Formats: sequence, structure tokens, C-alpha cells
Amino acid sequence: MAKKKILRIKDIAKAAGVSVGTVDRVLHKRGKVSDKALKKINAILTKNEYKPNLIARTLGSNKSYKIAALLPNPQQDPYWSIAYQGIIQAETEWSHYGLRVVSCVFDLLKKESFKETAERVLKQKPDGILIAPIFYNETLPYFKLFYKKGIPYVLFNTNITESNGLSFIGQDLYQSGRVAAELICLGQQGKATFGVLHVDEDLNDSVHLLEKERGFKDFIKENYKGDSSIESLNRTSSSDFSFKKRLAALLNKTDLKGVFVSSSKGTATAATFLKSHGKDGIRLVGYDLLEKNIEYLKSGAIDFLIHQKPQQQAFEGISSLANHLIFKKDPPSINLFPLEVITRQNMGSYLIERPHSISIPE
Amino acid sequence: MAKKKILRIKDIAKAAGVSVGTVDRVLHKRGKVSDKALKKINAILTKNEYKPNLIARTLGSNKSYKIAALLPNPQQDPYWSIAYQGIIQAETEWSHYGLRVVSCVFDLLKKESFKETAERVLKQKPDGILIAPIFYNETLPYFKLFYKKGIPYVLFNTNITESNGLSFIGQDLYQSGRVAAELICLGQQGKATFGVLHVDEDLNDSVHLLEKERGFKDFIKENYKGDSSIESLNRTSSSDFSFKKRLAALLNKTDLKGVFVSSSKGTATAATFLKSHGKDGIRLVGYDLLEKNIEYLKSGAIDFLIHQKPQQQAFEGISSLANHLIFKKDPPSINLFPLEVITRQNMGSYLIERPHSISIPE
DNA sequence: ATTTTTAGTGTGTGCGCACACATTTTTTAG
DNA sequence: CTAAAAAATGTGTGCGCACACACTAAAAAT
Repeated sequence: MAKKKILRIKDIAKAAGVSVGTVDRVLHKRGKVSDKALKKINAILTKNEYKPNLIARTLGSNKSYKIAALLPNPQQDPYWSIAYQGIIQAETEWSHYGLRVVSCVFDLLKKESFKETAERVLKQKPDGILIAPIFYNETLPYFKLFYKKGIPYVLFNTNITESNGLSFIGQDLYQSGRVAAELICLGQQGKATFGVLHVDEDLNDSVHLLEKERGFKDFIKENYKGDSSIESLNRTSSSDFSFKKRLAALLNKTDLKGVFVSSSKGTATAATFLKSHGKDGIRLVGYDLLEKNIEYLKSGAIDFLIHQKPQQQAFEGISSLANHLIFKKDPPSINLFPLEVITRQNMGSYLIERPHSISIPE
Repeated sequence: MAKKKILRIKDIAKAAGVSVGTVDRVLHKRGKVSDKALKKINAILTKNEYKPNLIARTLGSNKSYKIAALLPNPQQDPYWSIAYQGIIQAETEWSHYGLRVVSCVFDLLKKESFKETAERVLKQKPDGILIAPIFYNETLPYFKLFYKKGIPYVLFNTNITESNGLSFIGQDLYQSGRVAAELICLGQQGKATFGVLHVDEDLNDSVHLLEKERGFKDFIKENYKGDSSIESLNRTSSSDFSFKKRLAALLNKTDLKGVFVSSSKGTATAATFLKSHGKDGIRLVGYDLLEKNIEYLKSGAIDFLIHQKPQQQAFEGISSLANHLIFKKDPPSINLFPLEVITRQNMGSYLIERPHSISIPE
């Protein structure tokens, strides 16, 4: 029943026979402190494990931080619209602690637009950056710039391992593809063809989509019982005729047993195709709880969705930066979200609004 | 670009031409305030939506709260052991804000033990109670007592709708059963028998298990393509011979297509049975990421687990009470967790330690 | 008309910390 | 041996809020 007394700076000072100012200097490594005092204070510190009261800390220092969020235009794609909501939410919840978020959006399909927007971000001179690095080659030089300028940055959605950022928030995409394959194979057997669809994204730079495909293929090769072939189709735009033809051919295969779509928006598109071809019995696995996807899942056209939690990713991204700046508390360098499987029966439980507020460390 | 100024009590006071004391009285409904001042302040309040700075609030009031946690003995069952970890974690994370948690554990199988422990809880005179009300009839009178004494209490794991508690944290059990059924039916057809196993729990009071069974049966009746029958078995103790015989009979049925176990510990038990009967090809659906369950899921004996998140439930339970007491911020009266489906392929993503810290409201 | 009551209001302090500034002590220079 | 510079340490203030307390003015009682 030892009443666990919490150690304040004041207590340390008294114990060391110095003033709070000296302790403060030791804690923050500022100013000069005599060897004697330093040793005495450090001894007490290590022995008693001082933990600053973060609440008091933020209250006192009334600083204000600006974070720039660099992501695709939310109006172009419902997925990014949901991510954007997470940013807005994080901003409102952190606003009390002197945090502002400036969102800078670029055209999902134009690398040039990305570059311009990245420049705009730099002009803002933000204290931190949240970035969705969907263009691999274009992003790399900016990481270097951020680093040189000493601006902490957090990646979300897509990882670039050599980024050296403060943190990455997202999912294991390879494993995500494996989960999709597992769900497609479940209870199926015999000679089979599976389709992989990439819809409206530039595959050249979309490492993330290819990772999913790789996981998908690997799993099927390793686990599918029976002969299997996998056909990968890539739609470059909504008026891509060659895609339409190849898709029709794929859907006509009698041994087509499942289709995997690598993006959330594409999932609804694919469901529409399947339905219009009268093939909505084919097992379809895609991504995310977009409105349309929810409808198709309900109606049975979609069988499984893997939840990428774009909103939470963005929210945690902002929160990571906020904690770093305000509380000087660093996030883990990799924050991998679970690969949540959505079915007709558990969908409802995911649509409930859940309390969701900012986390402060310690 | 309107610089969103944050409204402090001081600002309100100035705007209303009164002192901070008067505003404080209005905000906390204490003391007397003239009609004129009241109206003026309220006008400003509703117009500008004042949000107190919770950080400052906690800093000032240096109170200390005691929460009692009333749950089954963690050593009896790994499920409750995980829940207990959530309590410990919540306690350490909240300890800085003057929160202590006293855990009071009872025998999972003895109603008398529950009563005794509940009495012990009351003697503690806690400021809040977290309770796992697994015994329906025995718990009800205590809810009344808590209420009469004005002690806020939060339920988790099992809901008792007429409880009138501050909040319930858990899952929709009926729907949980439906998810299990959905997973069992997936890709299966033809004449089938399904088994429902309840292991080592007193079914008379276990509303929660029966709810799961009801959901399971309903789904199959509504959705299974083909004749189906469902057999429900209930093991009362590990030496229940009648159960063993009936189980053996069930496992010998050639049309047995799936087994659903209603509890987490039971899931591993059932997997062992299936394996020893050479029937681990039968689809098995159970609950939670217990160590044994993880092993069986890996090896293929278990096909799906539904994740009840006992640790998070307990953690959020304590957090709800803490927010209520410290920040005077009430949780939603029902906090339903999603029904997360664990498979071989996504299991890994659930086993990663994720950052998880306390949330403060606003 | 003076005292007492009370409705209404204002002021002051502290929570733990950061940081600017004031003060003391020690060292170095002249 | 004093003056100036440098090093080390101490003091004070404010962050936004809660709450105890002090205070004023008007109403009620004597």
C-alpha cells in the first residue's frame, strides 16, 4: 500500500539541495550546471525515474504548431475523402493544444501536381508534415529536403522504407494481398482462374498495388488446391477499351472463381461490371467501406472487403506528429494496422460511430 | 483564414462585462448569479461554443480517484487474464492523473464468490466501478446499490440492458453468432449438421453464450443452402462424461460441416477434441487470440476466430470511468466493438504490439 | 436608522512546468 | 587587490482553470 508519490521537479530540487531552475537545466540540457549538482540530480533522476507531468508541460508552453498534410485531392476519390476526414477530425481535436493543420492536395493522377504541391508545402514552413507518398520517384527528393530542413514527417498509406521519416502508418500490403487470396480460395477447389484488377491508377509508380498483387499470387501458388491461373488486368482510364475487352474475356471463362481488386474505388467499379455481366456470383474481394462498396457487400456482389481504415491512418498520422511536437514523445517508426476483414454479417459493427479521441502519451 | 481564437473563461468574462468568478458560477451552476449576468453569459456561451481547456482543468484540481474493477479471477481463464492486462495497463497510464484501480476478482464458477467480492468492492467505497456482470441474477441487486450510493459503474463483456450503468462496453453477441455462422457456411452446401459447443460455463446464467447461439442458429436457418440441423452441446466440467459421449457421436456424423464454440477457452478445448478424433478438417470457429488458439489457427485446426478484444474492452472501461471522473466527460451509453474476424493470413497483423495510450476527450 | 442577512460579485491562489530574468558565486584579467 | 567576465544558481511569472475567500450593495430585520 506504499502510496506511490509522484515526483515533481520541485521534489528533485529539494532532494538535491538545489533550486528548480538547476533541475530544469539538467532535464533540458540547457545552460551550465556544476559537476556536483549534475551528478546529484542525475542520481536522483535515474533512481526514481522522473516522469514529467505532460499536462502541466503543455499548459505552460503556449506554443502553436503548424502541420502540413500532403495528400491526393479528396474530391477525386472517396478513399482519400475518408482519409481527409481523419485529418479534419484530428485537427479539431488537437486545436486546443495549439495545433493547426494545413491540407495541401494534389491530383491523384499527375506527378507534376504532386511536385507543385510539395513545393507549396515547403513554402508554408510547417513544423511537421504528413504525407501520402504515392509517387515513389517524385517523393524521394522531398524526403531529403524535409530532412535537411529538420522538418519531421510521417508517411501514411504507402511506405517507402528508405524514407527515414519519423513514422510510417499503414498496412502490410503484401500480407494484405495474401489475406485477399485466402478469402477468395476459401471453400473453393478444382481448376480455377482468378482475376486481379487494378483500376485507374498508374501502375508504374504504384508499388503499393503491386505488393498486394504479389501477396495474392504467392498465396494462391502456395495454397490453392488444384490448377490455377491468375490474370492481372490494369485499367488506365474509364475509357480504356482494351481493358473492357480483356475483362469481358476474363468474365467469360467458365473456371473463373474469384476477382481481387487492389483499390477501394476500383472495388465498386468491378462489382458494377460483374453485375452487368450477370456474374455477381463470382467471389469478389476488394477494399474499404466506401458507400458503394457497402451497398454491394449488402447485396452480395462483393463478398469481402479488407478495411484499410484510411480515416484512422490519417488521424493517427496527425496525432503522431502532434505528440512528437507538443509532448516530445516519438511514435514507433512503423505503425502497422491490422488487416480487418469485413463480411456481410460484421459490416454493421464497423459502421457504428465509435468514440475516438486524441491520445496523450504516458 | 480567420485565426480561430480559442475562447477562455477570461474572454467570456470580459465580453460579458463581469468577472471570471461569475462566469465560473454559470459554467458550474454553483452560487447565485443575477438574471442579467446569466443571460448575457449564456448568450455568449451558446454563440461561441465555449470548450473548456481540459488540460488546465485537470492540472488545477489535484484530486485522486479510486476505481474498483470487479471481474473473474484472471488465473482461472486466459480470457480474463487478457482482460486483466488491459486493466493494469489502464491503471499505469492513468496513474499520473490521480487514478488508482483496485482489482477484485471472483471465482468464475461460483456465484457466492461473486457476491462476496461485490461486497468487498462496496467496502472500498470506490469512486467508480468497472464490472463484468457474468451472473445476471446476482448482479442486478448490486446495480441498485451502486446507483443508490451514487457510484458510477461501467459494464463490460456482458451487457445487462436494464442496468442503468454509465456505459456498456462490448460486442453485439447475437450478431457475433451470426458472423460465426456466416464463416462456417462459407462455401459449404448440401445436407449438413453443425455443432454448437459451450464449454465449462454455467449456461443457466450465461445469457451471453445463449445470445451467440441464437444468432448462429438464426443465420443458418435463414441462409444455409440445403438441409441443416444444429446440435448444441454443453460441457459442465472437464470430467463431464455425457458430454464426451455426445460429442463423439456428433463428430462421427458424416455430414458434420462445422463446429462453433461460444467461448475463447473452449475454442482450444474443442480444437484438441477435433484433432484427437482426426477431424481437424471440420471447419471450426471460435473466439479470441489466446495462445493456444493462435497455435491451432496456425496449424489449421481452427479456421476462424472472432476477436472480442478483452484487453481493449477492459482498458476502455477504465478509461470511460476516468474520463467521467477526471474530465467530467461521459462516454456513450453503449460502446460496441467491431466483430473482427481473424484468419490464418491476417492473424499476424493482430499480434503486432500497437501504440495504445489514454485518450482525453474533446 | 442601524445592524444583520443574503444575493451577487470580484479577487487570489495553486496545480507542475518552461522559460526569462535576477542574483550570487567563482574565475579571470588588469 | 580590485574590476570585469563568466559560470552557476535562484526567483518570478504565466499558462487556464477551479475553488476558497473577500467583498459590495441591496434587502430584511431589529
